[in-house]
Amino acid sequence: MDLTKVCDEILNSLKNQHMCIVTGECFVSYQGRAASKLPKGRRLLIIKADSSVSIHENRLVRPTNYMTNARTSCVVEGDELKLLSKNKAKETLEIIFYTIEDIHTYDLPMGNDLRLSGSEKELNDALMDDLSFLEPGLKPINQQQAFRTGVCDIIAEDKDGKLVVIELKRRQADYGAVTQLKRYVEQVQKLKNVKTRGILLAPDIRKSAMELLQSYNLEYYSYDFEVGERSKIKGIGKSQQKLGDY
Amino acid sequence: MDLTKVCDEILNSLKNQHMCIVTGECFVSYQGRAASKLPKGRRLLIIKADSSVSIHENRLVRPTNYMTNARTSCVVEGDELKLLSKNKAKETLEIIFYTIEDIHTYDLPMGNDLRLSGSEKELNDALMDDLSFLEPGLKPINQQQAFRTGVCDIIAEDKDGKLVVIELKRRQADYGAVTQLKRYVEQVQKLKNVKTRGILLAPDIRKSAMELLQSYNLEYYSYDFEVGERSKIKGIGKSQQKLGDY
DNA sequence: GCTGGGAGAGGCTTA
DNA sequence: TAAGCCTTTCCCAGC
Repeated sequence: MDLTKVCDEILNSLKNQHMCIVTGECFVSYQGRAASKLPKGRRLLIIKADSSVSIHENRLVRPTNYMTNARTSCVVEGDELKLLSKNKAKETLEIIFYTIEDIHTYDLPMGNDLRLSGSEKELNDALMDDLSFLEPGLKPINQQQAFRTGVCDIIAEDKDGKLVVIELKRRQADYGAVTQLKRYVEQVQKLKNVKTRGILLAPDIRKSAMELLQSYNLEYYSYDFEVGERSKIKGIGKSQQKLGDY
Repeated sequence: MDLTKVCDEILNSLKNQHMCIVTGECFVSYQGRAASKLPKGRRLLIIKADSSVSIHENRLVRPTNYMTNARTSCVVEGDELKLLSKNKAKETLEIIFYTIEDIHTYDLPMGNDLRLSGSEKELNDALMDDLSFLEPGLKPINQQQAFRTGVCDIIAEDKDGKLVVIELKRRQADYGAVTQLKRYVEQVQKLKNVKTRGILLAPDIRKSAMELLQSYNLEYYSYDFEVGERSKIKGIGKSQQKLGDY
């Protein structure tokens, strides 16, 4: 194909925020936080309206190479088409096409239309509606309370008036979840100067994370949830049941 | 476009492990670990040789919807084209096309050709070659020692014969890096029953992570590295310099 | 081949 | 701009 025409089509696409896809034999080189090279090979290039650039091989969902928030130039040099993308961090992605097999431009909207259900935030809201099934007398005080070192999911008060920090996870809890809860509990304790409980609520927990949690004297409850238009917490299991499994 | 022809092209593409891209107006619905809907809109579909399916909007590197290791069927129903992908976890991704604007099939290799440099592993190797510039008399004992709760980057012995656990990060260290190091130090201490030092080595560290590290009596050194065919550690900064900045 | 565990990077949100 | 954190993750080691 005529490289000059291809080059013009890419530049127009960039200017007009169209989606542009190019197929052909290319070499890719990335220099930045890491460095990588893709030897000469036939691949797919996608340029999008937000000036993100991706190189796809014929496998996997994620692109092999990519750059976001890039400024991209495109020039013909001899019988090669050179694309050079740079971002603010001075990283560079260079794509050299030796042959172009196909190019297409699509004027697609930039819309961000995904409606997601079952996110942690949604489960959090469901939980705030009624904490009592977690433990009788448990009352929510505050949701998404910001601390200096993060945002705590829920703060509640138990039937004895003791403060309870609740960290909710939508998947198996790991070390990170436990240390996160630990930090929040410590901060609340320091701030309010009262002994505070910490509850980790997750569908499952890794064995070693469970051990860490116990060593910190934190509590764990498992739960089931159902995703739908409005996701729901289906049931709570005692951490003791979980412990028995080990 | 003729939906039956499009359907055949997609089915052929799936059978022959070609890459297939389709543009058109579609509705997408996903049910699985989470649930999501994409209302009617014009988007790009990519089907790859590993039977991964992705829906791209005209923004971002990552697809809006996707499924890997999917079995995908494709049928025409009235004036709609329906793709249904399922994976082993019984998740489903349904894509309904109302209009097809464009379809292309490319016989691209499935190759996995990326050559990456500057990975944490590579820096780890570079560091193992010579630890003395970190601190005189520091000698590596064991690399990537597997613990039950993770892989510790490097264990060394300082000039006084004290054990040193070194955790290497290739980007800014956060809470996770600090708590990770803390766990390793505690494990080594318990295992060998000797007082053990912990050193975090990263290009940068978040202020609050630094405070946590100090409260644990761990040490931090910053470093510069250069990525290339064989990545190199360029220089080490004392944590004290870093502290002075705050 | 499947699974459990750990580590990580894009993208979003708030300060 | 920076920090925190969530995620339809990804990879690897072990079985």
